[in-house]
Amino acid sequence: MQFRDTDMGATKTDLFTKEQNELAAMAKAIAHPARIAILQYLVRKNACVCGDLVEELGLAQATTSQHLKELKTAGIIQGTIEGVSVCYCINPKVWNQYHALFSNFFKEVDLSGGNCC
Amino acid sequence: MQFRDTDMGATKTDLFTKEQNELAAMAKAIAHPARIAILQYLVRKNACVCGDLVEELGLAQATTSQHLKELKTAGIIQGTIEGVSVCYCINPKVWNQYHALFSNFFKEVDLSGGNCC
DNA sequence: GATTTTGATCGTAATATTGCGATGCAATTT
DNA sequence: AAATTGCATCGCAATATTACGATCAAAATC
Repeated sequence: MQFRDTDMGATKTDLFTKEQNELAAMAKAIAHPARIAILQYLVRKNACVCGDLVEELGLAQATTSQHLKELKTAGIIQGTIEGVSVCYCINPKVWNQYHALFSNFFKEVDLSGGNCC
Repeated sequence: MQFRDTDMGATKTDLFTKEQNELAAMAKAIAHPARIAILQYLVRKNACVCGDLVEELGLAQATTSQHLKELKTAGIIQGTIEGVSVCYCINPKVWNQYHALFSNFFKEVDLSGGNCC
């Protein structure tokens, strides 16, 4: 006989705390060089439309749009319809939350006490 | 006619800078709740063996070992053979690098100048 | 030396992510 | 109104990740 997990290959989120799942989701949002590049570009330029990013990144329009969607879903950017195009920018509130939560996670580890085996 | 990219579905790392790829790789290393949980446990306990984590996480031994391997590959933890078991702990040097790089990436965004559309 | 313990690795199954062409849709322009 | 522009979404192909049972290898114990 054989137990077959219905969701094999999927992350077992139920084993972890809300905080762990959320921090992992935040990390996943920026776990792609294109999304890092988008965020850096937005920080530098303050705002831009999707077409700018297609040029800047060198990815297809569909792919770029998809990465934008993921960042938007994560809440770290926002987009507003600007006539025929869409203007994207950082959501500063969420951005600063990311800063705070990652900083907190990576708080100093004390080396005193020769921490390792 | 049809162009068929030989590496469809794979990340186009060549389009991005070394820094962008590295930061994305770092984010990916912690982009799973099990790996977050492992790191938190290690910070709390200072060190542990793989078996402890299998109990703690509730994942299969093979899965736990795989996550440990990813963290080890990323450099953020290290493992030393301790008789019949393996003792894992945070690599404080790399840990602090993560802290520094993420902190730097999420530096304050200035809201002055009503940055969005 | 056989057994046990511990963890890595292999093989496999399933879901998730990445990427792109094609298409659709809404606003603007002609 | 027709054409164009800008972007989202669909559908597909391919790679990547997650998860686990089974097996293997090394050290400790019997």
